[in-house]
Amino acid sequence: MKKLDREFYNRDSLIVAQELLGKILVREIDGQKLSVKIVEAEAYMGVSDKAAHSFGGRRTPRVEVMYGGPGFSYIFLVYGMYHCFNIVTREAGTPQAVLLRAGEPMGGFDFIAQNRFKTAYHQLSKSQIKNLTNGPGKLCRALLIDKSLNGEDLCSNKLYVEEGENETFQVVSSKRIGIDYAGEARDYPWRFYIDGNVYVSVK
DNA sequence: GACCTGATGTGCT
DNA sequence: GCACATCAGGTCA
Repeated sequence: MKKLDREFYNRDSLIVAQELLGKILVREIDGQKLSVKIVEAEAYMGVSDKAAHSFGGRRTPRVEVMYGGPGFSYIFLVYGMYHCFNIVTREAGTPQAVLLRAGEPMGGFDFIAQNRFKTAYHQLSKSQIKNLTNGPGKLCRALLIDKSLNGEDLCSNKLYVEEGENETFQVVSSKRIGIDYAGEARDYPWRFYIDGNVYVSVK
């Protein structure tokens, strides 16, 4: 399957977030390939977006990677224990990103199950299966994504996104999750997900 | 199922 | 100090 190239990411987060749905996020580790279909993503639109870490042009070591070129990872720690994985969009100097919030496991099932529940996939309960990758923190734990991968080039071969199957689905847009502090921006419909997919974090 | 709460690190005020 | 792009485990049902 073809890897998405840098030009794919060199567009507004609002476009990239929607087009990432149905694509395959791949994490290669120790010769194994873990993969999930992206089913939920949020757009963070940079300096004008009160919910974005780069709002108002804020430029600190944490957010620095968003000011670089498109197609790199921006990974940060929330609530002291969970990581969130973003993909930087737009050209250098325009600090936008797309948060990947949920995925549907497609490959490396046992490795993913071990990472999440220290259990083989076939021994998971129904609720454990549903909870493997249906949230940004869970997705990162499932794929062993942490801050050591911050700034990673997604046009490389450790962590990348490739074309999915040519399936059709309905895209739903709604308010972003967990940004109630963001003034009027809290109500912008900048979260996108695949209608009816079980792995979407919040319906 | 719905709701509540505690865990926990770090970046900023 | 405090807020935070979250989650798991508890209660009550």
